[in-house]
Amino acid sequence: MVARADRQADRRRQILAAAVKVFAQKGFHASRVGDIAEEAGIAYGLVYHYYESKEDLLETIFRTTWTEMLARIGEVEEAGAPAAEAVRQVTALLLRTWRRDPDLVRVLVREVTRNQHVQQEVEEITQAMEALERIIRRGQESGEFRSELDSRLSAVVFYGALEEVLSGWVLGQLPDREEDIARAEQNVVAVLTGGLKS
Amino acid sequence: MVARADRQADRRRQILAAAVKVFAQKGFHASRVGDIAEEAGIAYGLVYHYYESKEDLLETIFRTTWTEMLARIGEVEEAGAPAAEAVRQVTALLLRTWRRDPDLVRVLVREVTRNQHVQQEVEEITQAMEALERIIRRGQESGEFRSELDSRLSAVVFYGALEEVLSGWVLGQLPDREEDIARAEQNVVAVLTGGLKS
DNA sequence: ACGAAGATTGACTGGTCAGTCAGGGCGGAT
DNA sequence: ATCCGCCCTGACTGACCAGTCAATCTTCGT
Repeated sequence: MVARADRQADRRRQILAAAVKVFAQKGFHASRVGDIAEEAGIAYGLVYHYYESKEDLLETIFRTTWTEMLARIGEVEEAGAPAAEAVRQVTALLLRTWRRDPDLVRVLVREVTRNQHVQQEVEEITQAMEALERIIRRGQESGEFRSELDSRLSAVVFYGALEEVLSGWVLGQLPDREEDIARAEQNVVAVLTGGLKS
Repeated sequence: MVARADRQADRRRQILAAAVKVFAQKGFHASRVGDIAEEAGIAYGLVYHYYESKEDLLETIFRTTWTEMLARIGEVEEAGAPAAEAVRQVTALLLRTWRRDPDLVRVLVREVTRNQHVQQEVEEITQAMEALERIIRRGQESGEFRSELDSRLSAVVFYGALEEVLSGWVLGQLPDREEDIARAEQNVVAVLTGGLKS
């Protein structure tokens, strides 16, 4: 029965991976459930054996990715490095996802704002924003960052900057070779920590 | 015949305004052309007398807004104020749009990434990004901003920060009373110019 | 006053798909 | 070997809606 559970989990992952690929290629709206089934090499109806709906697939993509991301951000937060270093690490975390799984980023970037459901139901994103806020606030408490700035707004600025860089890559408007990514990381960190520093 | 042209233009504006309101409320995808006609108080078919398609409405919303925005940014650019001041003015321009026309911002924010068409066909957005880049580069040339930073990436960071603040307001995650907006403006400008300054 | 050009109407069509379901097959427990 | 329960299949359905079009009305120049 353990083997069964494993096979089920494998199937779910297989279908989800197919969904990511298809959504990345055509966008959520233009993607047909049949395309996903075909990509996964299974019958149409089987998708519905493992997922509630097409929407459920998208939500699962968001939720699992952000749960994972949240855990990593949590690790950075708990490591207790200087705030500027924490900001650098979180930036690297987010931006390097592009290289690790471009299709995933394509989906995440293109569908975030699309559906209120996604944004509202996936509270993990809100929690990530709160983690950024805590990192900034800690920097303020330690005197590393200026304390007259609003930590909430600064976190929003931080997050927005990262998302826009990812958008630039997704839309092919920014170069994304290995070195470009490293440069982007340095640049974003330089602007943000430079602006936050006392 | 001038009167006729005026009436046509009025109708187009009337329908566009209805579209903005409906798209803002339900999102582009969930909005029915019939909803727009009803909101405008006209028959279904008349929408198609003034616009090619539902997509055309969305694109027109983007294009006219960004054409206008681009002109304003151009004015700031040409005024030749110090770069930090130009950054402040552009920030004010973008963020105050929320108060001026919330529904419009709701549509712009929620549908930007949605459709590749929109992002690709409305080159005005790209041009706005280029204007930001020029403002930053000028600041670097005058020695006001650090010149080791990439102006393109810094413009992306700038734009991303502004868009995310607007998103925060659209999604109701950030307070947006008059004073909150003023504070957001100061905060964003402080972080960005602080980070860019030599 | 008349008629042509343009404005307005809304019922209808054609195509699209998400999700269902009834039935066939297979693996593993006994 | 048998059989139960889950896996898997894919044709089908029901709903939905963008866009069309033939008919009617309004405006305005002559």
